[in-house]
Amino acid sequence: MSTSRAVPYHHGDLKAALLEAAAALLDEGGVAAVSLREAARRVGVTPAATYRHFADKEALLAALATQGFEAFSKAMQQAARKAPESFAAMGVAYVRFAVRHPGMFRLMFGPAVADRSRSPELQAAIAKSTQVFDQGLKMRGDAAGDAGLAALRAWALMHGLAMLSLDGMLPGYDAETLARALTKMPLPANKKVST
Amino acid sequence: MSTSRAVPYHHGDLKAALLEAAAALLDEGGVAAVSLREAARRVGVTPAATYRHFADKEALLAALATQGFEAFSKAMQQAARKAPESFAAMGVAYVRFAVRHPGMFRLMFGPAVADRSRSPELQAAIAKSTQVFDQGLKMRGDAAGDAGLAALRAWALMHGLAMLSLDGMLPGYDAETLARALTKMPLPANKKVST
DNA sequence: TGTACATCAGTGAACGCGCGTTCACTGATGTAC
DNA sequence: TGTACATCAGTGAACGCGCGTTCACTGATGTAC
Repeated sequence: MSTSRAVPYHHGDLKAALLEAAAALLDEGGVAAVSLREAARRVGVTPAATYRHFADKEALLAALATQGFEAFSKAMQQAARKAPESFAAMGVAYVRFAVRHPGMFRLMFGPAVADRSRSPELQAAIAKSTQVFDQGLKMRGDAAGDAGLAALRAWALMHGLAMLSLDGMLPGYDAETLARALTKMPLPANKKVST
Repeated sequence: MSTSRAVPYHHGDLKAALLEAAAALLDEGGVAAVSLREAARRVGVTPAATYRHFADKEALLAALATQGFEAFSKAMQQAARKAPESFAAMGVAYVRFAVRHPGMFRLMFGPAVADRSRSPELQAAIAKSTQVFDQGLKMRGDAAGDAGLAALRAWALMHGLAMLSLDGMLPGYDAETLARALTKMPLPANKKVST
């Protein structure tokens, strides 16, 4: 008779719901604020129910980071599509993602997921991101000389900018503006330097 | 009579001893592994004794980070002194510090010390580090155009490199070698770019 | 030189907390016949 | 179309843990007279 219940015994898509709750926690208080118990509490489920969907806490974090890298790839792809002639757009997108989702960005790159090799999905998502970034650089076409090194420099530059900004080391600066300024500087071809 | 005791009631320099123990914990397991109780345990003292020297846990972390920035400044100064004509040495020193003291580096720049304004000593140590870095750049003398922006770019580049390396995003690469290669690329003067 | 006393660095015990994880279980679902 | 049964997603209670912090206290130190 009563087909509708306030809280059905089977949730339907508890895994997704837990990830969503965990993402909210990440947003609110950083990686340290993410706990299985609190996520379960928010979804309205017993802590133990968590273990039907994640082997342990780190698995939850890895799944979360995977979603993060996927969103990250998308954001950069969109930026590159809009302005294929310039790397600036992608650099700005990189930094913007970090600034808008600091908790997620720290989870993605930080030490919270100690063993990334436990999650092939995560590894794939990371590889995808790197690939998108590299491709964006190549499209600009001035990665002459040592292309790998030039890509790495651009990556480190944006990553450093993002991190310093998140860590409050650039007070008074707008990170996205800086990203735009720095990516618009001409990227010199790599020249061999003696010694 | 017994002037020597195995464990004297007054420690002598408990503050320094606690900092030393905390530094070891930082080294071994990162920021997450640092706890007042464990530091006290290692020094052979009651947890409560800690509060004679630090207002709370964050004060301990701030003091630790202060020491970190001081060592960081010194390392960079030494590098600059050895090779004043090149920024490369300082860039390498930057990355080397991060690689050798990953826990400390993360504490220094990370979110563990939530409110840096609570510790003037920490703020001063940070300012000193930034100043040393900027000076090293100026000595090289190719920060024409927008000197501030050029300095920031160099900083972000080294910081990003350090972080990516610590975070395991550069497998197979040696961070210091990369630092050397990237700093030896000519740093172009900043040109105004339209749009 | 000796003694009273203020100062303060430690002790020891306890508090409440939230966490990750395990366990035996029960209720709902869906499939084979 | 109906029923037995396997499957599995949840429950509820409990575990042990280590943590930060507070409290009334005691032992050592050093200073004033």
